[in-house]
Amino acid sequence: MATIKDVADRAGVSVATVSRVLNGRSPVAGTRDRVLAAVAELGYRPNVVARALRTARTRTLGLVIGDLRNAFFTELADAVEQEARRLGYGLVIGNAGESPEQQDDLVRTLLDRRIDGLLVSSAGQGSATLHEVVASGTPLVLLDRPVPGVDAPCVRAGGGAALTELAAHLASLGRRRPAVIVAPAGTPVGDERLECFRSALAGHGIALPPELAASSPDMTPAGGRRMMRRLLELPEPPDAVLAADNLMALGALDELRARGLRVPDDVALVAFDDVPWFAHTCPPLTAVAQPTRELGRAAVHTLLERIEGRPAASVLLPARLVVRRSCGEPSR
Amino acid sequence: MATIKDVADRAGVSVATVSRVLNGRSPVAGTRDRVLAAVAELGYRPNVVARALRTARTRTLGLVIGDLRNAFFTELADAVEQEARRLGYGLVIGNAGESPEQQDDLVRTLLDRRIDGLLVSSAGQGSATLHEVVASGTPLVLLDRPVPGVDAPCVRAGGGAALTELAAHLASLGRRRPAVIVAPAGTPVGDERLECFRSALAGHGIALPPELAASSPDMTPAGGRRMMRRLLELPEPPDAVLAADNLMALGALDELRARGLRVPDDVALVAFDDVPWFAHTCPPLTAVAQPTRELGRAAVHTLLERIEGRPAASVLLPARLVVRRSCGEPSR
DNA sequence: ACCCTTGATGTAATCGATTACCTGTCCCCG
DNA sequence: CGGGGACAGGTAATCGATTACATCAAGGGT
Repeated sequence: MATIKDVADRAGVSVATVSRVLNGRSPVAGTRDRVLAAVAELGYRPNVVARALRTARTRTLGLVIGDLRNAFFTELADAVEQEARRLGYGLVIGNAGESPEQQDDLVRTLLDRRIDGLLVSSAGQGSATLHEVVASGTPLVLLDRPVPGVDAPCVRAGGGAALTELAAHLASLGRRRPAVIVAPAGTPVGDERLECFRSALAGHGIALPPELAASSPDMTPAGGRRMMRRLLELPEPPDAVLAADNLMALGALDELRARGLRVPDDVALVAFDDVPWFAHTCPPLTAVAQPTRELGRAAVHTLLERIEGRPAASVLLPARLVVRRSCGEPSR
Repeated sequence: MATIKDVADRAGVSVATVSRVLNGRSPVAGTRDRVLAAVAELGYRPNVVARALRTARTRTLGLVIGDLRNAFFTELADAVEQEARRLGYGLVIGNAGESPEQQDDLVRTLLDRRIDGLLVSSAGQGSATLHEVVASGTPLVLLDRPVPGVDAPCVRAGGGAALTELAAHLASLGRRRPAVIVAPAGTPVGDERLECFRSALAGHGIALPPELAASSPDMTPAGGRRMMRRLLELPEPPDAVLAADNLMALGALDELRARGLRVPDDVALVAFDDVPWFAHTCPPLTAVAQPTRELGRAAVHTLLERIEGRPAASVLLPARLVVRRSCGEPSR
């Protein structure tokens, strides 16, 4: 593989000149042309490893997401990747598989690779390594999930308005006993969404007692399914369930189907997160849609602000309610 | 951030000694302990950029996939990532968005990053850059989609047995006029799956005339939907349709639903690729499941063989038929 | 007692770029 | 006609590791 020295020899100039041509500084037209010709003839491509060593910038961002198989994260990753590429950055995606240990491991690996900045959709509670990241001075932006105690901007969706709308929707359909399946207790997103929903329901005179808030230990279909089972085995089961993410909603739907319960006739089901195939489930699921692609773009922009040394604030984008048929009243 | 020199100073040895300790060569216990203590105290982590420059190995693999939002690729990427990590390699995932230009761009970027090897699930027809990769000597393994003329092993699933089984399944359910929606004409996978299916059907005395083989220009839901429309507007529409990937199947289902046609009563639908949510569509879709995770693992192993200089052969793993309810005869 | 082997460790070259600093031309102006 | 500024372009230091080679001490064989 050709190096800058080969180009210099071929063009009859020094490596410094080649470097300058390639980085758009000084050289005069004649020299420049010779250099560019040599570059083309040799098919020279700069060694980004060497460049990164010298400049201490890799022009690469890192993204750690909770689960590659979760369509929400996938859409997010796609948006982040496109925006990063558009702005001249590469992206290394790390998949934590919802395990804090693996997440720590990944974060460290990415740090080792000297990425210019890190985007994290943290699994579980905040991890120790995130503090290391902040301490190391590597720009960090949290995505979707805030982590208490970690001093970094967070880009996420606020469910306020959408949950208010959802409460009204459920109330108007006569649901009086709604329940929720939320993220593990103690995670900020979970608690926040729960409180938001509870106060929205209160506005319609509907209570959300603690026994109707099932917090799953993990955000998986299996967890969602178990929580749904628990809710259904209550002496007074709910007539509507909001699952806090798409995978748990899937599990919840499985449990309903396994018991022969009909959606929405017996129980209404709503998911937080909207993913493409929700339109194709049986029945199509009503969902609180996060502005996923916008979140991804905003996160990249926020991170670049940090990388370029400017202060950056957290971003909160509004989620919106997408009504389909899983609460009754077919949309026609 | 601490460098190897800092560690050397702290331990009172030379950088060479530190390097040797860290790479498990020669030094004696006493020295080694001092070095390791210094490493721990300083929280030293080797700069992989510098190491890569010197050793010309990055311990990173590249993966270019057709579409990050396609659940099949996502599952594949997840499997590849896990296996690579397990073997001490990092993974950079590039998303071509089913565009050959973007794929070329990505491949070049990955080459620039001096990845040790490349895995490509090529979008569209083979691209010129893949030849460059082979020429550059970077180990290359094709995943899922072979590319004619590119001399690299290919890891993929063979549909033979599963399609034979499918033909029997359809025949036994009385379907006499099956159609297919395949990949763009000229792509090896598409042609191959088509021929395979055709000859399997022939075994049951069922023909698959050219007008019942719709080849979509792109593998997207929209493409699948258009092809389904075309098939349905035929003077003699099909009574069963096999879509060659999960996204086209989704589009096909949309079209059926939009026309008020019932699956499987009016038309049977089968997808190539099985993705988790097929179990939750309305109705649950019968599918030809590829051994996705095994494909990912096999691909990594094949690539590592190449990287380590050993010859590596193509791998063909069997797909299998997963019967659900979209062809009739509810599975109980 | 001497030489040679062996093993631990240090010195310095090297990977391929970027860039501070220096040199040499050329031109302009007094 | 000479001094000085502007600018092209070369020389060499540098980033942080790995590693060939040199050095040195200790120990063993005869």
